[in-house]
Amino acid sequence: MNKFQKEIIYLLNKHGIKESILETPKSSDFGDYAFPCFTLSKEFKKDPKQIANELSNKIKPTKLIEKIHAVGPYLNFFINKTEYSKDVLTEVFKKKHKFGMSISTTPNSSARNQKKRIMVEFCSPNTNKPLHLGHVRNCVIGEAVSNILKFQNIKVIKSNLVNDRGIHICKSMLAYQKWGNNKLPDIKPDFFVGTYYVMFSQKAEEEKKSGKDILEKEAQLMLQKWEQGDKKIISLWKRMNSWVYEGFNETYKSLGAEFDRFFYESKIYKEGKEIILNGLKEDVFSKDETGAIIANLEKEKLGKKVLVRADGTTIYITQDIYLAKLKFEEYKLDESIYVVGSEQNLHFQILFKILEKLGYKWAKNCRHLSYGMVYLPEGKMKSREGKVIDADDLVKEVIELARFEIKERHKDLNNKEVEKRARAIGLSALKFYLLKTDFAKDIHYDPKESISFEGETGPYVQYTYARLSSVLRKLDEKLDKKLFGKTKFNVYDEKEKEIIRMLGEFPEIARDASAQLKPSIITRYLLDLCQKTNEFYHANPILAAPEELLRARIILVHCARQVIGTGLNLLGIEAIEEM
RNA sequence: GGACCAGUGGCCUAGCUUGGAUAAGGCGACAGCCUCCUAAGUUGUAGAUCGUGAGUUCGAAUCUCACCUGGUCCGCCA
Repeated sequence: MNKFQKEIIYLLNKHGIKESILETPKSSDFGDYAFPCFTLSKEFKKDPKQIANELSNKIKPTKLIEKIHAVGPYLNFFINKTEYSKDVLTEVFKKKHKFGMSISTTPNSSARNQKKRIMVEFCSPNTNKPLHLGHVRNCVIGEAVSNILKFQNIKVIKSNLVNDRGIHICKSMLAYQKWGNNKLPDIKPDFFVGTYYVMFSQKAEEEKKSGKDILEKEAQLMLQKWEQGDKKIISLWKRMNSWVYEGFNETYKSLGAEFDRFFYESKIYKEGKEIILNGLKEDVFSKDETGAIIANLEKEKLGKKVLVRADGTTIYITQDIYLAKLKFEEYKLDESIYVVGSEQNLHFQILFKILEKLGYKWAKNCRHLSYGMVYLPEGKMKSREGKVIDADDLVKEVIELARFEIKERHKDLNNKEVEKRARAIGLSALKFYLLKTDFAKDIHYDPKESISFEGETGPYVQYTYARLSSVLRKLDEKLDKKLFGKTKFNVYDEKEKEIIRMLGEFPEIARDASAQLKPSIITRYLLDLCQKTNEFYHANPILAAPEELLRARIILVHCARQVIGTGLNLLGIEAIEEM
């Protein structure tokens, strides 16, 4: 709450209104803050319009609150905009890229000044094929959420659980063993491995048609051998996985995804059994008629879930239980976030419930950040059939398009600069497209829209930033404290005040985005801010403005540019000086 | 059959958590704006029974219930 809001609450309180919730009117014509009088109408048995009217006569303006005006059942407050503008702009100017950051500490305040620690797990690839569009959405969300949390002064640990073992891995291994002739990768190595996975699926499909399933059985056999530690198989596995990692690293780099910690399924897939056995002893779990250990969650309407098979082997959720514990113990986490698609909603409900039943206090601090599926125009992606959009291709395509657009505009620009801008702009289009929609929704991927540079897009925001940067570059006078001292803050028009109001809201926006883990709050905010800023840019001369206005506008441009840049960085998008 | 998620102009979305003043943007369409700080911009016009029906309320896109449509998931895959 800012000092203006506090003042209004104080004024209302002085006139006998104890609990007052202020609203921000939809249109600034109505004022800066509004107090709706509907709820009071019951208490005082009066028409809310009358109450508003009476209050507007009783409450006298102050230094901070310039005008109080009743419109219908609303009591509207107009704050001292000069004072507000000065406050906001001074703060942005002083704090620079730190404007909007806030402090959050651990809930257990015993550890004073200790940063809250949150792990964000995302990406989680399989090592039998290259990353695709779904991984891109996942990584882009993961990165943005991590940045947004860090901005709240939280220590974020980014982790990646690599699914590096299992039957699907064996399938590509088997195909390579049979038909690969020991060939070394002659294309990007993860794509190279991927071709054998597709090859396996095709050959297995053909077999099925003729009524056989030898290949499937061979793959099963290979998995058994892998589990027994068969040297030949392990060596092949290591070899092919190393190719995949080489390819992945390149893709991570091109997307700007970085991880602090990798977990490998192969290292933990057997773990967790002990936890389950202990749970069995303590009657948290039970055995069914086949001898498998199960968790009965029917009371919670989650059904029954097998945790350890009758033969004593573990399954996916067993390792997940172990990994959840490992994460909290290894990193002393306050919270653990899983960025995983919505098709695993039930899995995580079950997992978290089981952790709770096992008595882990931190179970309630696990959170599944569930996002919708990405559909292609021709339907669901199927990597077995090769019906995918590969991450690398996608990135290449958007960058190429950006390159084309840049060359259209700047014929003489040197190649190095073209590449730099093309990468920033192309990725911005892609990332913004994936982040602007609330991720509860499925995305029906529209190739045209995703690489569009006009309208509600990343490049639109970048463009606004670049234009503001350009204005500042052309200014001779240096922005220093002296300039600030001479500036008058009472010269702004309505549009400019509106921009300043939005700048003042940024800290709250950043907080909201963090609390709700929603990067789309930032994208929406940036679009609004940029639109307002572009209107202002279009309507008002800046550099050619008379002395007094020049100062005021330059400071406004500087601060808007600052906040737009900060916002873009939160989304994992580069703000560039020139486009 | 059950659980969860979504349904807002031709298309894509915001608003829904915490009910409030004329439902906010973009794309596409049409009509304007570059001797002026980057036209990747900007101005205007047309275009919405907020899936349907009921309920709660002074007031519902927002809350509740039922239904319709689409999607996802439903113990020994990950």
